[in-house]
This record gives sequence, C-alpha cells and structure tokens, in this order.
Amino acid sequence: MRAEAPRFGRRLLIRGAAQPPAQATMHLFETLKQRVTTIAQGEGLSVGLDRIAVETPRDPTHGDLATNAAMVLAKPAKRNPRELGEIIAARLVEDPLVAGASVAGPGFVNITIAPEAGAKVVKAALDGAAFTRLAETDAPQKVNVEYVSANPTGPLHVGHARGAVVGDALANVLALRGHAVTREYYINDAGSQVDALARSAFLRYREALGETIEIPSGLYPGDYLVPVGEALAREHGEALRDMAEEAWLPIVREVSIAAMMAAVREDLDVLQIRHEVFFSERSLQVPTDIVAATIQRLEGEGLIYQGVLPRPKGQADDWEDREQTLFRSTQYGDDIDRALKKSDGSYTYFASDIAYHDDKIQRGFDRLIDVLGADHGGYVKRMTAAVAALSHEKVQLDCLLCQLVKLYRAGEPVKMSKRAGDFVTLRDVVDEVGADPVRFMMLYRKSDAPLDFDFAKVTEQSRDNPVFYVQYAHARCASAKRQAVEALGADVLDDLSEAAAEQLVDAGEKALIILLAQWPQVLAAAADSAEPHRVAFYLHELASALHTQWNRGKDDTALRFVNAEARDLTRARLALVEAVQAVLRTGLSALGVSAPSEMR
RNA sequence: GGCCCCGUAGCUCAGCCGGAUAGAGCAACGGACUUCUAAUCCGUAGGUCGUAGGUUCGAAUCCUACCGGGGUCGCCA
Repeated sequence: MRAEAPRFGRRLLIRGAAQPPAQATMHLFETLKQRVTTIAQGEGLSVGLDRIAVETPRDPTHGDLATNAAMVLAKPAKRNPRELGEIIAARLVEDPLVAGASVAGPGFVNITIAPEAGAKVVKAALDGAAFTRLAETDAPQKVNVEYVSANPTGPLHVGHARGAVVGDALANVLALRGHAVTREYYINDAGSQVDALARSAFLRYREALGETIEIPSGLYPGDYLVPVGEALAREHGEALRDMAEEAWLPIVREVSIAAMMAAVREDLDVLQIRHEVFFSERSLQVPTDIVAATIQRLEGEGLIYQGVLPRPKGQADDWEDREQTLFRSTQYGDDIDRALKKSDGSYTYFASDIAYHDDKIQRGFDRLIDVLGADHGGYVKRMTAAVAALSHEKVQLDCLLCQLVKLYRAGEPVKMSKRAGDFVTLRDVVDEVGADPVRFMMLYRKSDAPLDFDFAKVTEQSRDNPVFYVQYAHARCASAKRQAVEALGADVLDDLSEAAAEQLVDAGEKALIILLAQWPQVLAAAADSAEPHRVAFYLHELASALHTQWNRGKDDTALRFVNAEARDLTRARLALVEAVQAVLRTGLSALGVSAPSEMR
C-alpha cells in the first residue's frame, strides 16, 4: 500500500526543460576550468586534466581565483610546474575574462578576473532559478530519500525534527541538482510496538468508559492516547470491552495507528515537511507475504541459511546458542550474519526492511538514502549489505546518521526524562520559536555532529544568531532597493541586467561577486556529498559579505549601494544587490527557510 | 571486547576525494560609533589540527596503531 500524499515540491522536481541562452549563464569557475584545460591540451598535456581545479585562494592577496593546473599536470608530463604555470598564465591573460595571472608558490596560477567577468556573474545570478540550474548534473538519477520514519506510537519529539529537516533539505538540494527525488516515510506499523500502542489505547478506552486504569510499564502512558480512547468509546460503546484481545486488538490498533499518523503529519506540517510516499510495513506482510517472497529469492542465491550466531565477546551473560534463519550479510561487508526471524516465527524488523528496500529497488531508484538517528549506526552495514545483495550491487544505499539534539534554555540544559509528558515535542519547539529557526539551526551543523539548540539564542535579533543574520541580509537587500526607488524613482530597478555592472570593482563588491559565482558548485557539492549543511554555511558567508559591504558604506558614503548623485553606479550596485538577494532567496528556499523582505 | 561516529583557538564549530602562512562566530584585549544604511563596526591576540608512526615534493585531510568522548552489539524498531 502506497498512499499518495498531496503533491508537493513539484516545482523542485521539474527540471529546466530548456537551457537558458548562453550569454545569460556564467559559471565562472567552470568556464575558467575549461579555458585552463584547453590551454593545457594545446600544450600537448593529457594526463591529469581531470584533476585541474579552479578555487578561491585563502589569502585574497593571491588574487580572485587560483588554479592548481600547473602542479597536477607537471608531474606526469615530467615538466617544471613553475615553467608550466608561466605558460598557462601567459595564455590566460589573453582571455577577456582575465585581467591578470601570475605564478606563485609551488606553481599556483593566481588569477585576477576582469570587471567584465564580474559583470557576467552578476547578470547570471539576477535570475536565481536559471543561475541555480547551472548546478544541474548531466547524469541525473532517480533518488529515494527516506526520512523521519518514526514509529507511529506517539507525537514526534525534537530528535525527530533534525532527521526531518535534514532529509527534507537534502531532498530539495538533490532535486535542484537535477535528480528525480521521491520523499518517503516508512511506517513501522507491523511490530510489537504498535501492539503495545493498541493495548495502551485500549486502556484509555476503558478509562473513557469510566474505569480507573493504571498503565503498566512497557505501554505508552502519554495522554495523547486519551482522545483515541474516547473515540473508541463513542464508536464502539462497550462492545470491545468484552471481546478477547485477539478480537479487539486489530481494531484498536488500526484506529490508533491512523490517529498517530494523522498527528505525525500535522507535526511535520508545521515544519512544511511533506512526504510523497507513506509506505506501510504491514503491507509487506498482509495480504501477501512479500517478505517471504523476498527472502525466498535471496535463498535462491544462497544468501539465506539456518545457523547459529557466535556469542559476542564482552557481554551477553544470558546468551544461549540458538539456530535461526540468517541472512549472509557478511558476504557484502557486514561483520556478522543477521537474523530474519524471531523465535515466535514472526519477521525481525530487518527482514521487513529488506523487503521494503527491495520494493524501492523494484521501483527503479538508482540511489537510496536513509536518514537515520545515530542510535541506528549499527544498522547501516547490514542494510547496505542487503541493498547490495538485492540489487546485485547496482543500487547505492547511503545512510545519513543524525546525531542527538540537546536543548538549552538560555544556556541551561532542558531536562527530559522518558516519563509521561516530560519530553519536548517537535510541536512544542516550533510553537515556541517558529519553523525558520528550527529548520536553519538543524542544518547549521554537520548532521553527524551533536547539536546544541538554545531556545533563547535562536530567536535573538543579533548577528550571533545565524538564522536572523542570513534572513536579515535578504531583508537588507530588499530595503536597499526600496531606498533606491525612493531616491531615484521606481524605474531605477528596471532592466538591471542592462546595468553597467563592470563598474563593480571595489574589493568588497568583488568579494561578493566571487561568492556568488560559487553558488552552483556549493549546491552541487552539497547534493553529491549528501551534506545540506554546506548550503547553510555558504548562505551565512554570503550574508556576512553583504553586511560587511553595507557597513563599509557607513564609513565611506562613496561605497553605499544607493547614491542619489550617481544613478548609473547605483544601478550597477543594485544589480549586485538583486543578485545576492536572488541567491539568498534560492538558498533559503532550498533549506525550507523563509526569506522575508523586512525584519519585524 | 567487536563495529560506527567524533577529537581543530579558552568556548561552539567549519575546513577533510592531499596543496600556499589552518578559518569563522562567541569570549578576551584595544579602538570607533551615539546612529533609521537600526537590530553595531574596525583591529589585536589566541593553534604540537588527540598522540605516535607511515605514504607523499607536500598531510588537519589518506593508511596503521594507540589515547579520550559518544553510540551500538542474536528474536526493539
């Protein structure tokens, strides 16, 4: 059963059908890399061309850009890197995009770009969507991103929020990279935990009928099941109470799961997270036992056997050797073979998950990504092995582990215990601080690093708060344009692509242009490495460069974006502002964070 | 004990498919600003990139071992 959720993010899924006209696109780094490669080929060099990189040097006195070409090409060609560098530099300066090139250090070629090159970058970035399409891959894949997949036994808590945001942003980034992305949620509705849920709801049902109940440990004590009990009482009266458990449990279970999933979707909704596919684990067993069929297929390949696992060292005092159905995951790099059936004959979670991943493979995905909590780290090898076995190593599985989130309130840790009602739900956090800070902060850290989340800090309006800092940069761009209109009339913003942007030669303006030029490759790298946090850091850097330039205008009015005495220069700078704003807006949108025009 | 992740400035962290003098923010120190281009700005100082080896012309980055922190370890999901 695959319930199709309302379509969402379709815009992100649509690939740019028509390539924009050539002069509108300017991938500065790619273009220069091409030029350098061509020069190298003209010199008869062919080994190491793919290692040529054009990057920004750490030290800005080294120029705007630098290439390692001379160094990576010299060795295989048995040539002197500095000499080779001189040749490359001499040829590069012939290029109209290049104002200067010189050899430095062990053989770096440092490049100063011409004002015309900067102007092209600015004009390309004016159309944020077209500029972003420069990040599209020429080898698009069908990618499945599975994330959240929380047990439907209660509301989502803060820990889930991180996986939810990371998965969603990753899906966005992959889509912008040109891949066909499906966002998916696996509903664990088949195990013993949902039976425990049903028993808990049944107690609430009896409570609704007037009984005094006590919820034993092992069941779910949260009062979020009270309404479920009441609904059961309304619908069934006392009918369920007199049934045997085998009779009422399936009924109560189904109602409870439906209620929990409705709550989960509402919780995700407040973060604007929508999955396209909700996949039921139970549907792999009922009405048809797809799990069995999958196992049988693997058995045909000699990957299933009855066996006894070795006793693990160091612990497991109560270990008893036991023969069970095992998957030969060691054949694909796992440390130990893994059990597929429990002693009562039912499938392990892993067995169902094998069938589930097989379903994804059958649906034709080239790449599968599972966003998991860090406590599932031990699960990665076996699932990777299973996908390799099922797809005959054709399909790649990447598991992205998200570390824990620690909550703070003004520096003090927020205490959470597992007891009823004493954990912070996703909804609590979003209600208190808003969706934007939650989303941005969850992405402002590598996902495999622990994250501190401070309620006070993320709503603070200061530069210490990265969410505010980036959004404010976007708002500041809007503000600059408003001021320009006031000073120079509404038509000052017309046809900014016609502005004389080659006037943007100030160091701060150039720094902004170089940063803008990096956007397509930052996005591409974030997608390829499955690291959406790179986008967040990049946006912070771009925001910082904008604020810096703005602040320089305080000391030196000649640098202000808006100058009522110099309409032509103002228009050039407005083009830059517009370009920065477009990239900020596109980037924030990829992260699912709003881009306000003013901060209130 | 096995496996996975992490260890970078006082703090919180980027950088990691090898490249130049290792970066940012906070805190510290020294200045500027008294303002709607608002929700600060400029500068200074701060480092055996956990330790020890190895590969390399070149290592925070790759390999090995160890130390420290976290997670996880047959029928929970």
